[in-house]
Amino acid sequence: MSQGRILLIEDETKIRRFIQLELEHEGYTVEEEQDGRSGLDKALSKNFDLIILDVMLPSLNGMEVLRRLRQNSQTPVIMLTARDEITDKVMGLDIGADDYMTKPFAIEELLARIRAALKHRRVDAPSLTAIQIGSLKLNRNRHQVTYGDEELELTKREFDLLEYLILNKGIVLTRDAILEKVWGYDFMGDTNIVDVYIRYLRGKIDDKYQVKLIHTVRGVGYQLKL
Amino acid sequence: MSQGRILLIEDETKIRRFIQLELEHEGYTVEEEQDGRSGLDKALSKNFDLIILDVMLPSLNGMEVLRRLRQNSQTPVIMLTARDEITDKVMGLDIGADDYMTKPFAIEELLARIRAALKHRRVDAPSLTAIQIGSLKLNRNRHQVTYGDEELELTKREFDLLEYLILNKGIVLTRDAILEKVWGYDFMGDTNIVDVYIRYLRGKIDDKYQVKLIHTVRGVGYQLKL
DNA sequence: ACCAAGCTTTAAGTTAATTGTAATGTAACA
DNA sequence: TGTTACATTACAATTAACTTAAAGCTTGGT
Repeated sequence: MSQGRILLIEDETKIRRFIQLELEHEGYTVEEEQDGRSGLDKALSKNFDLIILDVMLPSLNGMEVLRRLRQNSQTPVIMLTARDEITDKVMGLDIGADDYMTKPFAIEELLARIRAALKHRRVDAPSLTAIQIGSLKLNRNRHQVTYGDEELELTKREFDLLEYLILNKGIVLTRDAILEKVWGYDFMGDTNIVDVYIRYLRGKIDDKYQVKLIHTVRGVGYQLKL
Repeated sequence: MSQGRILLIEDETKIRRFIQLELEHEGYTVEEEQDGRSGLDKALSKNFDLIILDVMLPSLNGMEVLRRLRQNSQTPVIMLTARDEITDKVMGLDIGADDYMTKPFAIEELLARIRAALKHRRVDAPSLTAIQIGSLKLNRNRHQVTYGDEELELTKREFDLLEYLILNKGIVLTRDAILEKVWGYDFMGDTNIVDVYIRYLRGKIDDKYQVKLIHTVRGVGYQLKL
């Protein structure tokens, strides 16, 4: 399995090759771009876990790539700079780079910085199609929910609510958060609709299978846990 | 208002003074320690936004301080190293330092790295969702409190109060401050509600686990400390 | 266009837990 | 030893959540 997807934006061929080989040897999946503009395009068009970005680049310099990238993305960035000038370093960090390396550098150091940057990754589950808690499975593609091997009949709202709960299992969700994510309400004066749907889910899950998955956290909200 | 609370652990007096003055000039609140062991103690006893940690220290070296700190805290750490050896840098990053500087360095660069590290304070950073004192951990996302690995059942008020106490561990909090932050009362003529809830917490923590975390400071207020 | 069926929402009554008050007991300080 | 500050407890008031039923929507079929 890949350790992570890395985008390498570097114009000097020798350095690029070298880094690429080392990264792949460590188990990362690497894509490359040779100039700033195409690097930015690729960075915005796909999901990478990390971007390694040279400061000196044709067509659009690294600082500018970073600045524009940061308007739309929080992907961690490690900058590479040939110049040992403080101004560049300072700027890079202030714009939003997570780290930088001064060329020449030892590959071991780059690898350590990559590990450090990736460690910060949010654990937010990506777009998994099958999610579950205990014996309760929810398949997002098939729009199907099963407990053990029995299939549950859920309405769309019930399904959406359960999906949101499972995606955030273990953490407490406020009614407001649920209303916003599942119902799309920004704010609603007074409604107990969430409570009612929680009741419906409890009827179809907790009551029916005599488990306690849906927990009330009084004064706060609801939480799914085993 | 303070830009953030920084703990500076450095034994060389000249360097320490210099960094301290610069940081205070930038608006940070700075506390200092001169050796590894007392630095670690202070780091664990209070909440800092950032720790600057020298590698070469008396009594407990920086690497070891970092390693032990990481067992209980996610506070960002910037390491200072006199030696330009990669191994040290690599180790520091792998153990969990967020960044490092090689001495001598330009103060501007340190300031930029501090800004970068503090910017990382994400809303969902572990340091913000999980706080603790000793074996008592409070997770704000999960709305869960544990002592060792036992889970405590707290009501919302108890939880909010404990959260406020832990966030300000080591500091004496007046009843008025507690009322304002936890209850939202601006002023209340006469109530002993804080005392009552302190009692509830003591019943569930100090009494149950036979520790003394919640201390009364007669004439002033309450304080959480080990 | 109308109806039926199922889904969604509101609302009201009920139950349960938390919260705050107040009265009484205990320890600290002068 | 008197006085003040804090600790403790019981209970009543308050607030939050649960449950149910009925009203309001949608959707698909005729």
